[in-house]
Amino acid sequence: MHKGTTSLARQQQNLSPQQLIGELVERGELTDPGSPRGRLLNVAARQFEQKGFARTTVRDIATEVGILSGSIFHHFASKEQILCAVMREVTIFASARMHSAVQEAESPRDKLRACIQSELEAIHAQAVPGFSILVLEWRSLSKESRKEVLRLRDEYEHIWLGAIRAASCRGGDAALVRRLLVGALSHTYSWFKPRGKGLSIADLADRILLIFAP
Amino acid sequence: MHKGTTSLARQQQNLSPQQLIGELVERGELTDPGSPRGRLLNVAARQFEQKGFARTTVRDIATEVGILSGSIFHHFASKEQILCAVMREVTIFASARMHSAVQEAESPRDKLRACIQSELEAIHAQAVPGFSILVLEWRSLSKESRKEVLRLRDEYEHIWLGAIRAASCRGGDAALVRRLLVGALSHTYSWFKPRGKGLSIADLADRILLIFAP
DNA sequence: AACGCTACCAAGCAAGCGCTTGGTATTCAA
DNA sequence: TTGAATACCAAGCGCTTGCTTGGTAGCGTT
Repeated sequence: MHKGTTSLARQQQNLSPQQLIGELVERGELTDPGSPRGRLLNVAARQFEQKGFARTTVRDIATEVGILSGSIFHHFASKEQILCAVMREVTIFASARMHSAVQEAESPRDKLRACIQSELEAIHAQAVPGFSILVLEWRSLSKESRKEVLRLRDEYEHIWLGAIRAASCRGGDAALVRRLLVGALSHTYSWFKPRGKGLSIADLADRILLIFAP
Repeated sequence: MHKGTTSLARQQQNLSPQQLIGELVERGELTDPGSPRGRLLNVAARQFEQKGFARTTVRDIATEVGILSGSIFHHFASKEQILCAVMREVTIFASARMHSAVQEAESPRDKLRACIQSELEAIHAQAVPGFSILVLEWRSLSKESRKEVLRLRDEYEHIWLGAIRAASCRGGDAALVRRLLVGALSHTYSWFKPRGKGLSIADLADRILLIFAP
């Protein structure tokens, strides 16, 4: 289902998710998922996504990792710092993923499609577990932490705005379109399930592209 | 700024928010905002919207109302029942508001515009304090409470789907368009501020209409 | 062999949470 | 004048929460 130029190109030259993670870890931008801290972050990301930040206790996270709750604070200063770290890593990874996806697309329209599809893949945890937290749990972050994550997110949003401007997007300024897309895409988390015989993620991306850039 | 047919028609024949509430209270569908229970619901709605359900304590609500925390449970069986009641009343009120707004609009396109504008007004608390909770705090609700609210929401969504189908909307089926709009509109809560010299709510509604129904 | 470092355990503290209980002041109908 | 209903207070219970403290096992380096 849906064999566009994007996915073909990705299969040909792109790194696998594993390889991309490995590269980012080597550069020191991401925590090694195999390390204790990395395992902690992955578990926290999944739990925050499922139950929300407030309804997830440090004991929940510790139990799933297989340690006691107090041991968490050997790796993080506070529960909020866990959330902040998760958001930082998610942002970095999603940014790298989207960057390479956009580069492979050729036409402006395909680049925008790549953005939409990349974010959908991130949201639906095929690719970036914990991405939806960035929107859902934004209010749970302290002011300082928000600034920190926002700075990392700059690059990500910059790619988006460029793609929106280049494609012939309806509705005036790119920032508005992007903001509407943030809401529309992140909300798919609560109704769209890619498994099954319904729409695939690529199909959904096509439909959305059709609305915003006819 | 923006004097379309919709707002003019509304000024001519429509009930004021106060009158609409009064009517719904008389019919027994809404709690009287002047009653102790009503005051409690209003305060809870505002606090849930601002801080989220989990970060709002019953003591916070009680303090703002001017009673002690224990006294709340004279009116509600549990904190979750407060959230459920807030969502029920918000749904009923928003539904009634949108119903009358759509009825006054004449063309299918204006009816869809009325839906968009009505929901934006609800989200930005000019009209329906607590509306954004319906999306933001949906996960905080128990399964049974969700069913209850969903049943009330049926009418609201029915109006939406009708308006989307009638207007020449891009993007295939109405349900998909509505779901994208739910996300896009509710997310405006975190970036759009109608006060100031920027876009008004009516302006924003126009822009969004232009994207989804060109 | 001694050291230091990382990763963890065991135990528990202080604070805050939702909620309960028993009682009281006011109101209003019978 | 009584009785019931409403709306609330005063006090606190039991539990969960994020987090702290002091100690230890394992491991690689010198």
